[in-house]
Amino acid sequence: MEVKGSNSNTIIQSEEEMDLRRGPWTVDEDLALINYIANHGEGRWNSLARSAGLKRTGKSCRLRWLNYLRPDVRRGNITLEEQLLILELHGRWGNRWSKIAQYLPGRTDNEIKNYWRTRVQKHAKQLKCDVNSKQFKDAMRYLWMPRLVERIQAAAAAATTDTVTAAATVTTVTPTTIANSNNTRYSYDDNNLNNNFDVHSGNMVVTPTIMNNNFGGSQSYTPENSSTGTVASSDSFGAQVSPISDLTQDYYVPVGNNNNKNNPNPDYYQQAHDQLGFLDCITSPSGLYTQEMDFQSMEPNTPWIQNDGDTSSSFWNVNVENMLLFQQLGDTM
DNA sequence: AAACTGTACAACCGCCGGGTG
DNA sequence: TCACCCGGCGGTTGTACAGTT
Repeated sequence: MEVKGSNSNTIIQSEEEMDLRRGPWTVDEDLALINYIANHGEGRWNSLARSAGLKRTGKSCRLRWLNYLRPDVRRGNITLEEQLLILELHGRWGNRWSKIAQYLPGRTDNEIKNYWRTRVQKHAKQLKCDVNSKQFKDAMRYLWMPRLVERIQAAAAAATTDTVTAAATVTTVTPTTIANSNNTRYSYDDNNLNNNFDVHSGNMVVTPTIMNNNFGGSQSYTPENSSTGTVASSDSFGAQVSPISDLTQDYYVPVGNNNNKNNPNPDYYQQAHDQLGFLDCITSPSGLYTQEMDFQSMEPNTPWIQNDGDTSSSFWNVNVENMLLFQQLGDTM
């Protein structure tokens, strides 16, 4: 919110605010913002908004750019790996969405936050437990995350039969650590994550889907690309037939001068092939099977282990199976 | 076919911390 | 030191669309 001055300033700002637009952005506004940033760069959002002729607040412009118009914003379903990473990192940092987003190239904090609220919290609600409860966290850690890992590995194994054509130029991103990825156990190395997924560094890793949204200023921008149309839900945590790991396939890594991020160009990205598997870098801050679970509080007949009846999500829908597993885990601990 | 409901996501809001004059 | 501005963050709301009744 603007900090209002006094007297005449207040009057002027109030008049300006009366002209300020709110709500959904139009294509023209998008183009104006894209063109201006392409020519002048981002930052100083309030003056940018005025200079670009946009009747929007600087905040609104910034948000529109960061969450939607940036060429490296990744759209589409949250992949299995991303789901796993979100669960993992949320377990470590809680609602630090922007921090979590740093590890998911092309995903915005807003998108991750929305994902968490609409998907994860929904299932916590269905399980009649608090999303921040130890029970739900344990379920994620000991059941759903290992299951996700299994599914990712299965998908990766299937992918090994595919021939991936690499581009002529390959920029290698070398994992600093190859973490153990045997079945459902994985180890944690925060620095490794940082090295591979820091979108703010010069080695930002983006995925091929980004190329479809790379409109490079106003030239190749199409309103269709910016459509807010609903994308088919991947509310599955692995239930769907997932495209083989976006993060384990090809990577597009910016090379050369990275300072031109405000003037995106498709040539800016070069394709790198099969640089690292996701499971080579997926990690567990908590350390699977190392923390004590509160099984005492999980009586077999509590709502917690009942089928929630959600048929929309076969991943989340395996609750009965999971809960049996859950109990077995408890028996062996 | 219409009404209703649920979902996903874009956008806004309020707060806070850092920078600056 | 203080006031102001700006950018960033997390929480919340609004709304379009899909699915269901």
